[in-house]
Amino acid sequence: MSVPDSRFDQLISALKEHNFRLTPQRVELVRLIAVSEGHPSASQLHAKIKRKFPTMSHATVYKTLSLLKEINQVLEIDLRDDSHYDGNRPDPHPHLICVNCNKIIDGELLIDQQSIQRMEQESGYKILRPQISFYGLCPDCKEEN
Amino acid sequence: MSVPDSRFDQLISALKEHNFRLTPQRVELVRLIAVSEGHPSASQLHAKIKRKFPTMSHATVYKTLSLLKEINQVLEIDLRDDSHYDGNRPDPHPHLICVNCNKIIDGELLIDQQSIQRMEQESGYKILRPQISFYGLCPDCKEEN
DNA sequence: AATATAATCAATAATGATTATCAATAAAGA
DNA sequence: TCTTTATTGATAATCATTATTGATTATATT
Ligand SMILES: [Mn+2]
Ligand SMILES: [Mn+2]
Ligand SMILES: [Zn+2]
Ligand SMILES: [Zn+2]
Repeated sequence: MSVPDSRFDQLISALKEHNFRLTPQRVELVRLIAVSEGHPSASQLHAKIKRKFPTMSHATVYKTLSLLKEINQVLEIDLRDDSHYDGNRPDPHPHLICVNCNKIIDGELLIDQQSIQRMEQESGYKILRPQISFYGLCPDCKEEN
Repeated sequence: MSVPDSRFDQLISALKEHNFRLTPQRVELVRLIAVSEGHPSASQLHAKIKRKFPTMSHATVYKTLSLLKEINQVLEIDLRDDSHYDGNRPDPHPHLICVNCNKIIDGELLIDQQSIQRMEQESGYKILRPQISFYGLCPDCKEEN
């Protein structure tokens, strides 16, 4: 009977398995991304990390994130201005994005696998990664109008 | 019995209706975007326009595109590095995007309106604009591997 | 423990798309 | 033709991301 790993432990394990060094900076970023409810951006993560590591640069945040992306432990969400990251659900899934305050939450949407296959056949494309973004207004910003 | 307007005529009419001035630069951009099979970016359009208007600046391209967006005659497709535009189908629709050569084509995918509504209700978000992008490999780039 | 090697860090500059500014120009209506 | 004012285009600014590079640190080996 084993206790299920926390997301933090999973991320740390993944780094170890790939023989990446566990630097204090990386551990802290992993902690933050595992704890984060929302979908933080690189600069938001950088701002938080600076509390513990005042000298940490943007480049290190970006490099660590792209490293976690490579080993499929983080999902990158491309927005117009920057990218946000989901360290809790690394597999592609839909998002609801507020165009006013940028609040991002997961969206549950069943994607018909049949239709995807048909699209692949008709187009000849090999689909690797769907990105489904629903831009709109979050509950709070809906009211303000 | 009237002949159906060409896409070019539709776009010109839309500009007139909104009392935007018909400058030669705008007419040329409209012509290009109505003729373009693919989904050109701002800088690709700028490069083509420079043949006729060597002094045309990036800013003018961007301003004209955002103007056409405002009157819902152009769909903007946000990619990681830049935006591409569809002047022929201004309403949101899925796209297949090659991660290797950036070739973009329309994707036909039936989106279950029921599921969208359920997502709105469960999340409280008001969805304004869905953007569905399937990243993958186009037929040509599929072979190269 | 000391050394060699490679990984990582952080400061800095570079890149590239997009936007802002503003004086000069030209479209459209009188 | 004249007037009004939207539009243009040159330029600079902004901002996220990436590249560079020398310094620092971890790891393996002796
Ligand atoms: Mn998510
Ligand atoms: Mn399209
Ligand atoms: Zn909001
Ligand atoms: Zn391709």
